[in-house]
Amino acid sequence: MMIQQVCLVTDHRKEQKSKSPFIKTETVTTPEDGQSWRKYGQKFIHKSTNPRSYYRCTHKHDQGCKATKQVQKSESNPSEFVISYFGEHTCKDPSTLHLEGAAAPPDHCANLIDFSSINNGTAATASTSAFPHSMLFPGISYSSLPAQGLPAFCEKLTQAAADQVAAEEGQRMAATVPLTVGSAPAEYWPAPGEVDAVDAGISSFPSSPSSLGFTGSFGSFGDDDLFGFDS
DNA sequence: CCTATTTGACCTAA
DNA sequence: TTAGGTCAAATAGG
Repeated sequence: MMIQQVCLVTDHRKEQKSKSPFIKTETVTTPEDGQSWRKYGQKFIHKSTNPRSYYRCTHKHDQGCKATKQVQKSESNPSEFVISYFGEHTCKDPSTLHLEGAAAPPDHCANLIDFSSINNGTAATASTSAFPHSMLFPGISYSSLPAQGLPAFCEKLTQAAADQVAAEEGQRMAATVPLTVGSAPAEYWPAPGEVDAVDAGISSFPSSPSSLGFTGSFGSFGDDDLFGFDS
């Protein structure tokens, strides 16, 4: 599975009813993203030749997971799918969450991204900060990441995640909230120099994302996203 | 039998 | 009224 192009938009325009206001849109070559989805509807959208399919998390009922997504074939390129994600995955599907339990990340990453505490802890219970932390790096497994090069990698994740939380909780209503890529603030987009620095730090990474041991969807991990993976 | 998908009906915001 | 999103009964498949 390869993501040819990823265009990410975190959309604050419409708050999808009671759902999270955050929307992530990406264009991929396969609608498969490693998550457990259940289709609940399909409609032909006005002025669109391709139908739009509606999916909700398989664990909506047993775990109250509010995540939904919409899949529509690209108008310009029928081999691609435009997928919009709404809300956050709060479920604990072991097949989709690899960041907890047995597949814990290396020690120096263990305390960096703790979705269990984020999703079920104070952040989740505080309705005013319903930030889709779990969508930051959806479906990613750290179980077989290379041992080398991780400090820079993790530091990057930590910085982005921590600042995102701060931005969400502190500047949520402020007009100065930066435009975001996926769920990460625009300020963490790889600036030319920054990319080089990151590349240097993770120079021992395999050259292809598919060989990194990630599973499922890369979500916001495109080649031109947070990290300058060579491809 | 159980779970997922299909599909027309229904609901609601614009 | 219309378009888009969701519901739920019928159906399919393992």
